[in-house]
Amino acid sequence: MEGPHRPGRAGSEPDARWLDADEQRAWRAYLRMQGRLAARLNRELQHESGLSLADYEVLVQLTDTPEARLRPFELQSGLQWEQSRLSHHLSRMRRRGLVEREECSADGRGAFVVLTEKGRQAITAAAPGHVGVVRRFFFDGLTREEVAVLERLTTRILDLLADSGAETGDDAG
Amino acid sequence: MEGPHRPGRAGSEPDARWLDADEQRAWRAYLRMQGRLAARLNRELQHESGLSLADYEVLVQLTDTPEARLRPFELQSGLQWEQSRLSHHLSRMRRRGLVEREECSADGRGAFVVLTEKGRQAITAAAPGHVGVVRRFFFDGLTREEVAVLERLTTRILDLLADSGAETGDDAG
DNA sequence: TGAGAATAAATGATGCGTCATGTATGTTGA
DNA sequence: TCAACATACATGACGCATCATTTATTCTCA
Repeated sequence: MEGPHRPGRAGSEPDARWLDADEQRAWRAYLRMQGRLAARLNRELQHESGLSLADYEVLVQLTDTPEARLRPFELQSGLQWEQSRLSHHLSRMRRRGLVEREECSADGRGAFVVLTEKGRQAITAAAPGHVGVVRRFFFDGLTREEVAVLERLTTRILDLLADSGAETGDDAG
Repeated sequence: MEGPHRPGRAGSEPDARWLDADEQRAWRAYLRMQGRLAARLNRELQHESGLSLADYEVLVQLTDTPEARLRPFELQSGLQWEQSRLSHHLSRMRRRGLVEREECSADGRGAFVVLTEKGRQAITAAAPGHVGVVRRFFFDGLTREEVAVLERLTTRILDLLADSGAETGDDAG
C-alpha cells in the first residue's frame, strides 16, 4: 500500500512530478482494492473448488476449444503468460490430474495439453461459484456507467503498457 | 485471463446469473490490465533499484514515521497484510540489511522494525523512478475525471470486500 | 492469583511467478 | 547441405504469499 511518495528529498534531481492529493488517494485506493480483490477471489475459488484463479483460466481456455486440447504456445498467447510460468503451471496441473500431456506428431518439439475428465468436472463445478464471487465483490459495487468507464480506462492503460514494452509478463496470483 | 464463463452447463443449478457481454469485456480487460500493470511496476522497480513493490511499501511506511521504527503489528495494520506474510517479508528485508530488529522493552512479545541507513538510501533512490513509472503507465492514460471515477469505484469495491470478510489478505506481487 | 483467552510474532511446508539457462527440433539461405 | 538462427518447451534457483501451527507474553476476571 501507500503509493509513491516523497521520502526525504535531499538532492535535486530532474523531479518526476510527484502525485497530487487526488492522484495519491486514487492510487492508494486502487492498489489496495486490487490486492484485496485478487486475494479474495483466489481464496474463495480455492476454497470452494480447489482451483486457483490461474487454474481456472487455463481450464477456460481448454474448454473453449472444440477438442479441449491445445499446444502450450497457443495457451500462452491466449493467456498472455510468460512461457516458463505456463510450463511450470502445466506441470503442477498435470500432477494434479487436471490436464494430460500428449505428444505432437507434427512438431517434434511440441506437445498437446489435453483436458482430462477430472479437469472438466473441476471447472464445471467451479464456474457458477466463481461468477457469483465476481458479481458479489465487483459488479455489485458498480453502476453500468462505471463499468463502461472502467473498460475504457483499463483498455487505455493496456495500450500504454503495450507500447514501450514487448515483454510478456502478466496476471496476478 | 478469460473471465468467468459458461462451461457445459449440464445440470440446472440456482444459476448465479452469468456476466453479460459488457461485463465480460470489462472484467477481462480489468484482469489483464491489473496483471500486466503489477508485473510492469514490479519489474521496473526491481530492475532500477533492486526493490520489490512490497519492499517499497514497507519502506514507505517506515519513512512516514518520525523515528523510522514501528512495531510489526503497526506495519501490518498500515499495509493490511497478512501477519505471516509480513513476518516472512521482514526476515528477508532484514537479511538484505534494509531494516533491523530491536527488542521492545515495553512488551516482551514484541519488537521494533527499524529503518537502516541502507534502507533509507534505497527508497530515496527508488522513489522518483517509481513515481515516474506510475505516471507513465497509469495516470498518463487517464483524465482527471476518470481518476475521480476510479477512486469512487475502487473505494466502493473495497467496502464490498470489507463487509462479509473479516480476513486480512491483501496486495499483489 | 491463577486458569483461560487474547495478542505479538516466528516458522515450516507448499504453491506460485520470474529469471536465467538448457535442450531439442525446425527453418532458412548461402 | 549444413551452419546459423529461431521456435517450443523444460528446468533449477530463488523470492514471494498463504496456510497451519507454535511459542512467548500479556490480559481478564472469577
